[in-house]
Amino acid sequence: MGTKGDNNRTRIVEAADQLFYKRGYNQTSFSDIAEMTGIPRGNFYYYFKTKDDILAAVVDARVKQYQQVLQQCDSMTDDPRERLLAFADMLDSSKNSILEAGCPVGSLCSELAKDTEALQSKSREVFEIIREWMGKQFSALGYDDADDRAMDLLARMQGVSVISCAFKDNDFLQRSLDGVRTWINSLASS
Amino acid sequence: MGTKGDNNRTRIVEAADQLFYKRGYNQTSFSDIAEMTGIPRGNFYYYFKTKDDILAAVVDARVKQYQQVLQQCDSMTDDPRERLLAFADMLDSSKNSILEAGCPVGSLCSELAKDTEALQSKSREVFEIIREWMGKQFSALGYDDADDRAMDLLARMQGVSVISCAFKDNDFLQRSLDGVRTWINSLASS
DNA sequence: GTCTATAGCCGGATAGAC
DNA sequence: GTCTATCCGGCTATAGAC
Repeated sequence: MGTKGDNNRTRIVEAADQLFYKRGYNQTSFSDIAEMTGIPRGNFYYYFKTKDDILAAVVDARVKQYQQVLQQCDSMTDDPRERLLAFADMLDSSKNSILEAGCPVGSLCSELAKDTEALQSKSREVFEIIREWMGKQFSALGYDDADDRAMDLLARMQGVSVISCAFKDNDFLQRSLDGVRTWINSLASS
Repeated sequence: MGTKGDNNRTRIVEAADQLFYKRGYNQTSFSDIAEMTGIPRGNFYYYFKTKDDILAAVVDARVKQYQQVLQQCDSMTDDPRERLLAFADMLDSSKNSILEAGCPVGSLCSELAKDTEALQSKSREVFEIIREWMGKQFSALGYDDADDRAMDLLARMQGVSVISCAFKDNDFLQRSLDGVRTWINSLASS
């Protein structure tokens, strides 16, 4: 904390975060991260024991990032419907990235589903944050199947990401995001 | 055609098909395929120039496989609604695989979205077959936005695959497949 | 804390005997 | 057509100087 090394550590995690998203975890090498940060490969092992440890740090960073985003949605309004809409609005600004590389959360989980169980459960943590938050909103709206609704909404968004990315279809992505917003707006207030 | 080598070629493609699904394309090595088939690594280059060529052969095989499946759905009934239901029913038998490794079509596209454009467009071919077929069914039901409907249905199924696999949630998968069937049943007949 | 050098392994791809 | 031996490069990870 506060030492010089924390800067390097943070820079490694931030570069790895981007690269894991755009190229995938397995296809990202230490050399890639070294090139992006200017920090030599061998130095990484001062901060992380293994590549898996870097992934864990990236997931931790993403969890914190999403917690902040969701907190921001909470702070905007007390209406759960508008909170969900605020979250959907934030996705709008990620459209280009989604078309290029899919959803950062979903694509990582999908990739690591074919890897060790340890990496799978680690990558799942980001989804769990969002799922829990969505569940709270549906719960506040009076749904007694709030968690099921959260899963449905998560799945809907993931499907849109996968298909719009696979077909590189910007129109479909736009139309689907609008559809999600319309659906949220139409939610009964318990 | 008909020569001895076609057997080996087919066995390589079939093994690669499974491995690309369960481990991913990038994480599958020639050694893995060699081990599964008993065919030595070096021999592969008699049948394929590069690893990418093996992927192309795998995609071609999957396209043919899905064409047969869809043809089978067509042959069962003339009612487009029932054809779509028949397709959804076939997914039911893949539940265990989906929980383990996601949708074979979607997960391959998601992985290769982070690779070269050549691999991306190749992997997309399987989706295109299904999309076109779904579009035909919606068209026959009288929808003038048949292709949009096909994309929506594709996305819905993909979302279910990604989320049920990420959370290893069999109940969600079952519930969502039932939901898809209910939705198909409720489709207006033009 | 930072960096260089390198070990050790495994990847895709090739050459050439049979 | 089939198989063995091997090249070359990139990978993660380590050792040790500074």
